[in-house]
Amino acid sequence: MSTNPLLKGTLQTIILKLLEDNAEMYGYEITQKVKEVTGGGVMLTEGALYPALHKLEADGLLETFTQVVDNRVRKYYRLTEEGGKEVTSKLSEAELFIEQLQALLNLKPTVK
Amino acid sequence: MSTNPLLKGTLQTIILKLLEDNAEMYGYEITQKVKEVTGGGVMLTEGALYPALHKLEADGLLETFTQVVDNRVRKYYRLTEEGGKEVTSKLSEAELFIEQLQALLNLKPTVK
DNA sequence: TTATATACATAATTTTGTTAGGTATATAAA
DNA sequence: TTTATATACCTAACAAAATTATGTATATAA
Repeated sequence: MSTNPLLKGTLQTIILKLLEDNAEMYGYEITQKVKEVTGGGVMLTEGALYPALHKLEADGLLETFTQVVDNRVRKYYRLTEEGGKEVTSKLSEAELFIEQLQALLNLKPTVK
Repeated sequence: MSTNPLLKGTLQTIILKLLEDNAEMYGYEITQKVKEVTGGGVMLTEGALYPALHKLEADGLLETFTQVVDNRVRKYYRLTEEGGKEVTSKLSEAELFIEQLQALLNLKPTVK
């Protein structure tokens, strides 16, 4: 899986938002959803995704349960109540950040 | 200086874009411009800014000259020819990234 | 004389990725 | 049948890129 260095700092927000929209997802499903939504532009590496999921769980924002499908174990994640609140704040932060970044990157030359 | 964790990965692009618009800037001036444009929302830390400038120079994207103003030394940066090309590509990447991030964060619940 | 602003810089540490490897099952292709 | 690809989890070593904390120094306002 190749990735995007710009992704840094936004992975947690992406995961939380996906789980706000979908209620229950497992890791592999998240990688596929992200790939699909971005037209293949963003490919999550497993080395980034799984530790991020574990951290969100350890922080009490996600909870898990497992399910066996076709003899393969899936570990499902869903938002906790706290996680639900956190999505909202993380999304505001991300939207603000995007606005600020756009402001910086669309700067016109200073006319003195 | 406080910062934004979401900034990660975009600092080089921001610097290059500012120098595309302004031709010559020194470090402290960059921190003030970023602060101004983002309404105080993005405050560059010096520990991030100066190493980033040094790296861009080492990579041949920026060149420098110094000037003394009021007995204080300013180190000015400007784009090299290579740096000028790099801005364009870095900007496309950043714009694509923003689009993908927005696609991910604005996802509507999947209707099955 | 003290605090704040201007102006540069680096070192130690932390965060958060990439890269690479490991385990295992199901299925399609050669 | 064995090989490749997809599904599905995981961790360890490493690298990149920040934060935090310092340090130096001058100018100016309180």
